[in-house]
Amino acid sequence: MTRGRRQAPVSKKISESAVRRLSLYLRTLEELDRAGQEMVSSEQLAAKSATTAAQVRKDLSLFGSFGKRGFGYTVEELGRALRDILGLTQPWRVALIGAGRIGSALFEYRGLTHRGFQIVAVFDCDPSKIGRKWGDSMIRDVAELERVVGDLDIQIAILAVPVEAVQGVMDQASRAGVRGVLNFAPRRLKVPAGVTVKDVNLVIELESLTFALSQGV
Amino acid sequence: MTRGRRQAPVSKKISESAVRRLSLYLRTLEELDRAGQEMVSSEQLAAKSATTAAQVRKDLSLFGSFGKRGFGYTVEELGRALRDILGLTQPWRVALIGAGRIGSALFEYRGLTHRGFQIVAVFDCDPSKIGRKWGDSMIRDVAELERVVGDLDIQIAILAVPVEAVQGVMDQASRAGVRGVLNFAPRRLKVPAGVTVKDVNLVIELESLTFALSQGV
DNA sequence: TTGTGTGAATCCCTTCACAGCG
DNA sequence: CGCTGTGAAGGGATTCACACAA
Repeated sequence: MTRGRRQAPVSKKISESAVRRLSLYLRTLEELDRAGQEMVSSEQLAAKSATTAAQVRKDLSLFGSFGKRGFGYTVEELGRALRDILGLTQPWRVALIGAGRIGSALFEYRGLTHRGFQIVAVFDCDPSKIGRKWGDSMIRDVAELERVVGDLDIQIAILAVPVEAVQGVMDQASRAGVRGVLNFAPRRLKVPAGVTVKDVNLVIELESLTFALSQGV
Repeated sequence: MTRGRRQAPVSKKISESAVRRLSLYLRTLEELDRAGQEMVSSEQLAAKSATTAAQVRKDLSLFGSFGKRGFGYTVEELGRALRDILGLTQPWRVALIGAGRIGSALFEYRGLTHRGFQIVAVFDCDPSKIGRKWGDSMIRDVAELERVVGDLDIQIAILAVPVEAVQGVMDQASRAGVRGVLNFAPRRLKVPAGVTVKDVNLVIELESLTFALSQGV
């Protein structure tokens, strides 16, 4: 009866790619839910998420059993389970560091708030920007980072600063107690154990695109 | 003497992850070059690119032999080889579709031009934006896409449009003859054979971050 | 001697195929 | 029956370890 609750306490190693697929499944489920669909098979979930039915079942089986044999999965139930697995039951408090073009685009991006990522503080080091209002909050001096992260209980930082500055900012952020980082600067960050970094690197994406295009010729 | 030229004409299948690492190696080499270093070992290249020496050698061996045994690789030479492999010897002509926040951030992003990605046209469908000047060029009506892509010989499109619009725009772009697409909208695109898509999905990155953070507890 | 290039071994992820449950 | 959940098989990718070239 109480099967399929949460991830196993004995942590098997879960691959990065499996987690990314879970995120895609969740997106698909949300779409189905909006469309009013109640049940979904691994077959259909796979088709809409660009993978295979076996892969879907295997991915889910890493965390429990969420389906009813002969019927499929309840859209709402599986959605809840995935949100639980991905750690999305709580809202996350995020610091945006860098109030330039990318920072601004991210700040305005509705998708983040909708999914429970609240940008509760914005930082920059440019005196001409510090003190300006963005939405409800004010752009703060990055020097205040360590204090503010503690005060506002911030867990995640988004680094949208120039590549020269990024390691320095990262060091401040990890000293401040940030545990997860989304890094937009094209440099591998050195971080202490216990801090997780994800890189978003447009040039890599474009270059893997041009590789594919040149191969095709 | 003429070893290690270009990728093998008989195309082995090269993994996506290998290509992404090549891109990282190139970034590291550029840094070393700026620092005036002339030779580099697989060991050092690996350390600076967050992988292993064996991985570096294996990756490179997919395309030829670029090193000198007992010494390592010539920074400049290997850089040239990687640029060649990744298809970066020619500049690429890019259309930016969507002149919103993300589009604007991308347009201003110096890293793209520096690496040979020239944004030669910007499109939007909002009449209040069409006709405005961005840099040298004017924001065009997305209805002109098919004509302009041909006229300007555009190979790559960056899609920075709302999720509802993206498949429609994608269809136009592929009809127009675009061969590669960088997609910022959180939806899997359906594309004809011969068109390559890379997705940039911030929510997936953040969710794989929160997964890691929740596991760590 | 040094550090590359590469077969062989290993590890991990995906796919298969079917037992088992609703 | 139908579709999930899962061991087993298969296929890639990474790591190992060493022959070999400079």
